[in-house]
Amino acid sequence: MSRVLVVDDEPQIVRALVINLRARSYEVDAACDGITALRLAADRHPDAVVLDLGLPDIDGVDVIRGLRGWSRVPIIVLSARQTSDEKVKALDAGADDYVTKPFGMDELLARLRAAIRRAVPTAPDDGNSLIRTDAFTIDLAAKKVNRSGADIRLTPTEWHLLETLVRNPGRLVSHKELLQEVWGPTYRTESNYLRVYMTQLRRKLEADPSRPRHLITEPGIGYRFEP
Amino acid sequence: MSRVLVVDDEPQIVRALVINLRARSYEVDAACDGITALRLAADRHPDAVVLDLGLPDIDGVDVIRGLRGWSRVPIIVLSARQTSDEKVKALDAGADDYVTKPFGMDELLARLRAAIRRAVPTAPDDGNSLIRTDAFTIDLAAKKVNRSGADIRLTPTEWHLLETLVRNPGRLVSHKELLQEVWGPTYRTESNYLRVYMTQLRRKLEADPSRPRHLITEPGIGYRFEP
DNA sequence: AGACGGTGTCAAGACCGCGTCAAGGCAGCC
DNA sequence: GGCTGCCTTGACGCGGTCTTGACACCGTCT
Repeated sequence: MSRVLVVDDEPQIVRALVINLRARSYEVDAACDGITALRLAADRHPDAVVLDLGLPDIDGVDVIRGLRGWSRVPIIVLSARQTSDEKVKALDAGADDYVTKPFGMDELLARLRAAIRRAVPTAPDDGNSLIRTDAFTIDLAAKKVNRSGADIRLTPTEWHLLETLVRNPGRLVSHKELLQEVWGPTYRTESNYLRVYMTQLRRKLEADPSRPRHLITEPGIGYRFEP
Repeated sequence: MSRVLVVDDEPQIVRALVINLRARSYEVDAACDGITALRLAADRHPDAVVLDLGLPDIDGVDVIRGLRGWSRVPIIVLSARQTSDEKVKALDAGADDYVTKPFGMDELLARLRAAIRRAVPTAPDDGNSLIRTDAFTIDLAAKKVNRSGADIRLTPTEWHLLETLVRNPGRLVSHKELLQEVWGPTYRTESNYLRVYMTQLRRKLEADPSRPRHLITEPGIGYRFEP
């Protein structure tokens, strides 16, 4: 089911939203300020964000801009401010919808469904979703890996691991990060999983699997993708 | 600049919208009833539709369904009805936004900008609605599938599923996306539906249904249409 | 040199997802 | 009312994937 990030500084609103969303089997994360919201958005990759504009730390519009800097996740703004000016500002900053408080829960849920529904055709940013190395090519949007003309089949776990590495080109990704991203928050120490799957990826992708040139081991710390 | 279709039975509202939109150099078409609206939408391929629900001939929700049958154009509903129920119905029928009358022109324009901004930038309707493979041919506009000279009959669900895959040629479409698109937002985990219908499609379309060459399974993730 | 921690590799079993079939329910049509 | 499609749902065998344990290798440290 879809994951939703709820951001509001009023605990009772957060509570009402969380209860209603969970009852409809959404997975819900909640934040009460802008900093937490941006961090949670980056960590959990929600499918939609419900965002109150009146946060204690950051202005809501700046939160929208912060999100839009790297994500196209649908943002539904929730605000007590009814002025046309506020709405225009939020929408032009990148929000997808604007609901004024007090709001009807049914309506909000319908707007959330609409936002998630139309977000589905994940926009093919063809420019930066194609990653090339001299040995293989990765198309993140199409979820395709090509090596010397032939498409390579990857299992779900292999793909997830490769994607996590490739989204951080050149950066060292620790064992913990990889395990949490691919196997979930409860697997933080089982780094033998990583070894097994790195072997598989290298065998499928590297020209010389025993001398990897793109999927590099950083002993004791993690792995790195070198473009 | 973008083309907008305005649909409302009250001439003064149409006039106000047309003037404001033209002043911001949108290209505008206008209709005062549902039949005209559907015809104009088909003829002019607008980038967005502003739709009043209270039309003299067809119920507004049915206009939305009529449009959604073949187009993903953003639809902003404009209505005097403020009840939550009406909003939910319209949004779940496929509308993107719902604005109640009386409305602020600035706000409507901002919502229009937001709707157009997030619309998928591809231009799928330009003549290339014909998709060929070596086994079969798909005409998206005519909703027809042809295999070695003979038309193949598909059920509505089969067609919807095939269309969703074909509109993303080569791209891996996840179970979640397919279920959400074909069966609606509440069915996101019942992937046995997919299995049943993929079997049917392959039996009708593939030369060797047990060795599909165009409707490919990506185990654990989703399906892919390979042209 | 030997111990040791971390790593790469392999293989085997458990387990899950997939394709397939068939029966039942439901709506529309004659 | 009976018929015909279509959608839903459950069951089942099978193949692929994940997990897990074992072992060899390589570097560093003692």
